Amino acid sequence: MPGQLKWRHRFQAHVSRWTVPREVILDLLSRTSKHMSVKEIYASLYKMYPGIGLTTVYRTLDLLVRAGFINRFPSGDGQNRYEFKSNKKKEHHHHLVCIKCRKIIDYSDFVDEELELVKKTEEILAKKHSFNVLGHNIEFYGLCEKCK
Amino acid sequence: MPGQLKWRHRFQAHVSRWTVPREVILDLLSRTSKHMSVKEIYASLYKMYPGIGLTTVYRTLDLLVRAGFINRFPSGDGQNRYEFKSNKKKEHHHHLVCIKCRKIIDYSDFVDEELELVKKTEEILAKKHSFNVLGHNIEFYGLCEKCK
DNA sequence: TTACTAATGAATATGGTTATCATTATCATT
DNA sequence: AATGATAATGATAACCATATTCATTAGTAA
Ligand SMILES: [Mn+2]
Ligand SMILES: [Mn+2]
Ligand SMILES: [Zn+2]
Ligand SMILES: [Zn+2]
Repeated sequence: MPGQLKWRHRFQAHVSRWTVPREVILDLLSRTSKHMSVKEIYASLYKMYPGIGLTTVYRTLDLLVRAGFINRFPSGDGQNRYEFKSNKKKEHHHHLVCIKCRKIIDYSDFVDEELELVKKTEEILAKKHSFNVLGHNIEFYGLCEKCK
Repeated sequence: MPGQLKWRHRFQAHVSRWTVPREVILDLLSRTSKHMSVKEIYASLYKMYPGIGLTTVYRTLDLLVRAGFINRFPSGDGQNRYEFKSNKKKEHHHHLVCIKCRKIIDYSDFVDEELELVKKTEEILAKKHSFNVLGHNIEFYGLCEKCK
């Protein structure tokens, strides 16, 4: 089953209609490893599909976040960035964030060791603060190769 | 040496004049354990000091971040939140964030164990990606006692 | 005190995101 | 294939957090 079609089915569990904007946005994010801003996503789509509306980009991204297809995170410069969320558990990763150019580097080194500690921490914290832990964000920030 | 005076000295290494807005903002943040938004800070100050301007609150918070007195972090709801940064190394902590009411809980359990791993990870990542690591953010998100 | 000018705050601008609403396009039904 | 109900779109305007402008105020060295 080709990717598009598989997504279409997964997606239609959440919304009723499969549309061109939804297809091209999902397609773009699934093909890139970048952590794109709305501006970047819109600019990229506009080339191939000049009719697309900025509003729809926002709405669709929101939808995709709620449906669990993508992650959203504040970029520190006032905008959000989005990344395709792989459904493979293997591809869980954390971030290295440049505070100057806002570039985000994925890494998965030590994830096993980290995850063990993270899991343990989650359990204790959940009990101690009566908190229902749903996930975590771990990032290192600093200056990337170009910016330092 | 009382707190105010000590801050005044530390602060004046960064700016030339000690003013009422700077004093009350620094004082407020140093006394609370909350992670306050600008709106909350402004509202709180306005009671005691109705003349204060929102612009000055923004400017002063910016100054305090640059001077290393406070931390700023995006709250996930489009606003930033601020917390007083203790100069005691001991009080380094991470966050438990409620995705519903945006409450932030500090925790420092496992920080020693975490920090060891974190430090090791920092070194490897720095080498591997030619990245100058300046710090880290670790947070667990989920639902707090009231919201779950 | 005075003079210099950093800092303030009211007003305005900016920029990312959201709401409104008339129009369009999807898709189940025929 | 054509129809019709309505979900989705996109242009426009609103919203809201934050930044900028600039005339006025106030901290500080002299
Ligand atoms: Mn990533
Ligand atoms: Mn904190
Ligand atoms: Zn960079
Ligand atoms: Zn909560």
